[in-house]
Amino acid sequence: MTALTPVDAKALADIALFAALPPAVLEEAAAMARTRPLPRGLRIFDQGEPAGRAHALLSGGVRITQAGSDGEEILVRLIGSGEIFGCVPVLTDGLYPADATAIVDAVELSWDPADLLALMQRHSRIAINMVAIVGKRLGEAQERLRELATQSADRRIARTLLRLLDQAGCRTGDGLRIDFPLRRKDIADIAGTTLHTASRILAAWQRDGLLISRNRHLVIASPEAMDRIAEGN
Amino acid sequence: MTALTPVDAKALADIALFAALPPAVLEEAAAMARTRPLPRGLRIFDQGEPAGRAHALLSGGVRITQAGSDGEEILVRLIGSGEIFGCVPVLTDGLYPADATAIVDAVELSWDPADLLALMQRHSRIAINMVAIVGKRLGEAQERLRELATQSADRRIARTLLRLLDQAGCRTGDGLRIDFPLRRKDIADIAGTTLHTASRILAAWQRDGLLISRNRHLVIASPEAMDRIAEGN
DNA sequence: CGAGGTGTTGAGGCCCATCAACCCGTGTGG
DNA sequence: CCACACGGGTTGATGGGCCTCAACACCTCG
Repeated sequence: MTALTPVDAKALADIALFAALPPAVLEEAAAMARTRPLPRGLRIFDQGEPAGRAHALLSGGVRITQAGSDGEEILVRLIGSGEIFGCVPVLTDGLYPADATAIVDAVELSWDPADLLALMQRHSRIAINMVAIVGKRLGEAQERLRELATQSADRRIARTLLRLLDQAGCRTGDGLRIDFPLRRKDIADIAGTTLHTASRILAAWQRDGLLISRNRHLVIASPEAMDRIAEGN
Repeated sequence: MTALTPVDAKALADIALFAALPPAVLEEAAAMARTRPLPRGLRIFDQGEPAGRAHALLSGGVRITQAGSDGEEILVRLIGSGEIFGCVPVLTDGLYPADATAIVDAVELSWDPADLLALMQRHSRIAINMVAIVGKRLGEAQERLRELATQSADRRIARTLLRLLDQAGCRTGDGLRIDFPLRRKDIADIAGTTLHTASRILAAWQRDGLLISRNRHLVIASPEAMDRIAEGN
């Protein structure tokens, strides 16, 4: 069951949770980690289920969604390589607060919750890194909250795209590309609107040449114009 | 300038950040802390300003609000006694992400950011407690996000009141009372709606006897009915 | 080739933000 | 002691943004 492939300590250096740690500690964390490939589409864990492992992504992408009792869902966050996910419940109530699905073929590291907790107890730097990571996400969530309460759908979608560029943007010939594969529904679920509204707005931007949409990827041709929409109107 | 009143280590035991710590560590934290009374209405810090201190509330209440460039604001959180605030920037970018105002006469403890950081480095338990606290808030923010994106204004206001009851509710003769003084605008800014809509909805509930509104305090006469509104409709 | 997931576009209507007017209690200063 | 300002609350009227419902086109994959 458990992959016995030894985990390379150098791989851990790319994970924000282990930033600024001496090699010995990386070795220690690597010794307790387990590697696993995540084929596209795999459901990694379900909302409400006991947190059996704490996760970090070495490559690929993972979609974190949260559904309410009525079935309506939002996209809480997209996880890229080097990011952790499903780690907070280790320290709180022990239940995953959301669903996690691989959106491209990916590779993860994971730890037994008790092991990660022990690691954090021994090395406060890891715990401090985790506060910084979770704190940053909290700040983003509050920003989204404010936008959702006060701004129009097109501004929110523009902000969504800019944030995604920030997280996973890369230069291409005709603009900046978002490295995650995104459905219209994903955009809508991040921006807090419906598939239909998102589709209309993106189609309009595409007509105006702000945006190029290729199979499941978005390229922002004019980040400046996008900025302008995100700000004024 | 600095209050030289020695801080009682026992007072620290009521602060969640210092839960489950040996007395010696409490003494250590107390020695670096500074006490300050916060008269009602005092602006404790401003959004965007460098985080000069990390704060914890011994008694009273503090309102944390965040304003966008256009002036629209939301109420990020109400801080009650035993809770920390303005502590995350110590570990991230060093800027307060929101405004903080005392809404009743209060007393705070505060630390120099470097001291708190050192304390967390020495005692990983403190850092771990902080992850738990920030993680819990992140979960709440994501829940609010989902509600705001998918639910009607009255459901959101009902959820808001229930959450506040959970945080600061106390039994009274005619129901459960929320211990913070709340303006209609505060409710609106938490639930993500306008003063007008909040006023209408609360007035309707008051007519139906679900709710009593006394000077600036709310008493929920029927938490069950409130639950029903928060769920189905 | 059919099935299912996805994207597009139109039509209609409703929730709620907005604008507006007015009331009330409190404090303040001439 | 009255006038006035000011923060806060209530309530009506109106309009528009966007959600909802619906129909159809496209693509991939078994």
